[in-house]
Amino acid sequence: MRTIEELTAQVRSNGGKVTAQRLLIWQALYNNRTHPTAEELYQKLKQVSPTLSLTTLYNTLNELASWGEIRRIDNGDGSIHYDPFVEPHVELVCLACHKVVDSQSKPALLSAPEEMDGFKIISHSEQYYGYCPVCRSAFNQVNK
Amino acid sequence: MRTIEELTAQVRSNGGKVTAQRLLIWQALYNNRTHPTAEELYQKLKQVSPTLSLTTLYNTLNELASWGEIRRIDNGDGSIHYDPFVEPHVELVCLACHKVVDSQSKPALLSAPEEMDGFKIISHSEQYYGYCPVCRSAFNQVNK
DNA sequence: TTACTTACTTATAATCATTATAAAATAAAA
DNA sequence: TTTTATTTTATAATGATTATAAGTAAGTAA
Repeated sequence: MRTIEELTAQVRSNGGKVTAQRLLIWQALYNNRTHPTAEELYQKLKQVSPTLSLTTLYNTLNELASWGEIRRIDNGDGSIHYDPFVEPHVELVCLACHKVVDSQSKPALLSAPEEMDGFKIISHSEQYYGYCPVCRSAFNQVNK
Repeated sequence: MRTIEELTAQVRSNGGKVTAQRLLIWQALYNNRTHPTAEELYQKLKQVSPTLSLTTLYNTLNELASWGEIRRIDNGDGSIHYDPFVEPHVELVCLACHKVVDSQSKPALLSAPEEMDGFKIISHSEQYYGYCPVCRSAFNQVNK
């Protein structure tokens, strides 16, 4: 995700307004390496700004996602997780418990083409699907 | 997705039963290169098997996903799309209209490691996020 | 074949994440 | 200031997915 200053410029250039709510949400995401859900963010931000509405939070998250600043992660647990870290990295997704963790391994794809099949490319992701250490040992228990 | 025969063996080896419903749903997905939603599949399969329940469809889809046979695609349009084609390929995701299309370009990653950070890896995916031709020209209209 | 066990399916209802609505508030420009 | 379009808020609505519990059928073994 780009800096608060750059997002400020982006909003203004679109004729938008840099509100206290947008700033609050941006700051909560900036440099955040977790994958929070809307509800998790809401609980945290309500402590700072009790009148913040879920609608505003969703609007702002959708806006950031539409700019490619954050990415939506559906891991099958019922709610969407948001990932502000969109630089190339490897994500490991457990097919059993739905955990999504960032790997420390270097991604195979360090850069994306600027254009492909008529799409203007902004970012890319690399996901590996499998079974996490915890679920693997659970399987072994069962199969014994 | 593996063949019906292989899935049959998988279910039986788990002590499960190969039911008419499972077969029906498997056949609808096998060699399917679209990204249908549960509802789309349901409407189609109800014509063949009018008593099929949505619950069974969801159960079967979740089961296939937990085996890595199909993949869940959240494109932000409110429902999950399912992709039975899990061999390496490139997916282009439009950040504006949420379209997800398979590219004909060869993926950069043809194979995945068998193991990473303790995860047993089953499959992987490569996604490019950006703006599709339709949305790009819409932007140009607006900015003129 | 027949009976038996367990897994599966169904219809229904419930849940819960997300979005729509409309009135009130506010940032930014004039 | 005043103005205006944008944004926010509280509330209600939507709609995808899941839980429940009773009934059904696949697989197995006599």
